Amino acid sequence: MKSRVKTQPSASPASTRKSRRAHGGVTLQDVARLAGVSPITASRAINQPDVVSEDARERVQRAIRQTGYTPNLLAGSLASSRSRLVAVVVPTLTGPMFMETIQALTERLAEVGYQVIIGQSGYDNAREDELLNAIIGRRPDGIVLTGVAHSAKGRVRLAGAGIPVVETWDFIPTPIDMLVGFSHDSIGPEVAAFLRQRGCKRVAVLSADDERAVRRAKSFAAAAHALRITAGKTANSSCEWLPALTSLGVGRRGFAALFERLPKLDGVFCSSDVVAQGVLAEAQARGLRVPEDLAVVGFGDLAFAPDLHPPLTTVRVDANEMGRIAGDLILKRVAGESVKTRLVDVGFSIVERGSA
Amino acid sequence: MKSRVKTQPSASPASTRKSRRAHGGVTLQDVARLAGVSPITASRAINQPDVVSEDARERVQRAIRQTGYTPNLLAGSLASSRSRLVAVVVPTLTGPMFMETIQALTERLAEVGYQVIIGQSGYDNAREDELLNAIIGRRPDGIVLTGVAHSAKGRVRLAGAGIPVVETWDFIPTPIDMLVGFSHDSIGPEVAAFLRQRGCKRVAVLSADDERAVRRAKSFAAAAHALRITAGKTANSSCEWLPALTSLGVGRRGFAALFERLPKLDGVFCSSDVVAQGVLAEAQARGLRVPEDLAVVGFGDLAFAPDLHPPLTTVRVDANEMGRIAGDLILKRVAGESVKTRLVDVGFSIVERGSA
DNA sequence: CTGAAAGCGCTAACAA
DNA sequence: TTGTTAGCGCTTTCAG
Repeated sequence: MKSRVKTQPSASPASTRKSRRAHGGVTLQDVARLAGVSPITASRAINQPDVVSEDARERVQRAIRQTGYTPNLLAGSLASSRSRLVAVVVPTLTGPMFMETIQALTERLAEVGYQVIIGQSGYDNAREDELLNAIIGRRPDGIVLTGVAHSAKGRVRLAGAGIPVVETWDFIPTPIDMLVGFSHDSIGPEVAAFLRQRGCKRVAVLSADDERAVRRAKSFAAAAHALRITAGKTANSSCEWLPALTSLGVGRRGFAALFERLPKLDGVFCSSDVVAQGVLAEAQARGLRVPEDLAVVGFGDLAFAPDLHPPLTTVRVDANEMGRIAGDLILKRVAGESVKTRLVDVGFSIVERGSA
Repeated sequence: MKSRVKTQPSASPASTRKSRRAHGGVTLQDVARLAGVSPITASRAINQPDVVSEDARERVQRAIRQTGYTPNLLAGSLASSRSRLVAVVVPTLTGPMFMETIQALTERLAEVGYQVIIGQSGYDNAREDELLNAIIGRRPDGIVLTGVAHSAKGRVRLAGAGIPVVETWDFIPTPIDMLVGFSHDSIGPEVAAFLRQRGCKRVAVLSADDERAVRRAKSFAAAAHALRITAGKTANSSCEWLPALTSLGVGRRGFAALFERLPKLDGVFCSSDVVAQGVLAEAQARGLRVPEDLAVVGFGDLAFAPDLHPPLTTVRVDANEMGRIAGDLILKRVAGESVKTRLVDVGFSIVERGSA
């Protein structure tokens, strides 16, 4: 009582009626037919080679070569509910901060045939819902956020999607799912203590105004104030804010403004190495000696930091490792292994060089 | 004579046998049922809202809200042969050169609900086939290459996949499909002429050894030699090569080596602004005045270029526009419009600042 | 404007 | 080790 005859697919006029096939694509069916096996055997020969006979495997491989077949991962993903896709959400591609993490993530995932799709959220929390929709719609096997999710709605949506989520570049006690990062709030106090130990009496912070940078800056200013080494009267007045997309020039002009305001300044914590580079340039232009007159500490330990003049003292975070671990966590989850440590603190360290 | 009864989907024990449904996902069926319409009407309410009645549209939207439905784009892509995915192949994510292009591409595509997947090819042409397989397997609606494809096999594979391809960041007369870029070979002569006009008598080039940088460098050295303004005796000896992943420090040490070898040097063309930054640093350390003793020209016009000391004279290419145009080209193709200009030369320009 | 039927190309489940 | 069957969730085709 079969309704459709599937064998004998040779051009029977009756079956020619409806074909939605994309332009001449070779399908697994074609390969199987050519190899003289069933489609599922061909499928297994590709995806689980050790489960089919050597004979079958070779015939399938030959057929693949002959036809130039490329498996349709869309179809495979739909059938198996595994897309081998991981989505990464980043505020912006511009800026070197997250690049290393994405690079490491991409490489780790590529090892096992996974790919990365990217979504840009922007720093302004807008469109975020739309972006999440587009991402969840692809049914990725994992989602990596650079930074923690902001909106409550977004968090609920992510939590409810049944997709492993790794938040990175931050540390909070209750992530949506998993987390690999470090505490921005802990960095400020350590840098403040470091600068005091270096003999600074009047420090300030020059920071981008994106959320995480602000937390580093504020924790720094508060700690410095508690240590009574702020250049301004209050913690707040010892902060100078920069628009989120910083550059050398922005840092430079920002320091100029800061220095005009607090000329007795003898130490500055910058929200990034790029900003610090600007500070170094402006300090030099103003005849300030670093570190004698002014101690400078950056953040990020970017590639150029050791080569600046003087070499930049900075806060190092292991962007690479965060990406790799994020990939590991997701892959473990996908493999069904229970992840016992859902929170990974990769920490940070102050790299002492010449500038402070 | 129907073989399967599809109506009455209420829990009939017989139909419980096989369910491969992923964990409790809401499907379009569920939404349609709740809205009291057929699945196809629900589909249209989502994708072609103006083709259904206002009544139906609203009921579907309400059902979507109630259920938290997110369309499965995997299934949609498979059925429609349109994945709304564009793949971009980049040598490496590290390095700011291509980022702006990818950023612009991503933004342009996001406007129309497309997403970008990234593949890293590495500079060594290895694994390229594997990568192409992974990409083509996703059936993206377009592929953007940063740089032209290298291997003949890869070119054939791309050409045969029936997917719009845009090569970028280069200019060749016979691209696989479409191209938006500029001629690296034309840059060298222009920079050489520029430096001669600036009074340089003995110039050299400090370049990364990746393919496109090499072409800029060689065309520069050849032109300079023809103008009789090379620092070395030959065009070749006026080139200093750096490993492809450059940094400020690499540039700096590279210039030191170059200067040791050719101490009479009075002008240098760098393969990137980053390298140029290193040259500026090393020149300063050696007491060379820029531009009086040494003219320096960079490439890329990165964000920091105008803020260096002195401001960097550099070759500007519109990375942003390349990304936007690449997106436009693909979208046009996808829409079935014939693209008349398959080759777009965005050109380049020399931005004169203080360093040369 | 709406719907029934029939796949898109692949793999999970079950059986042999 | 191999095959049969029945979907995965959506959209196209064709017909109201």
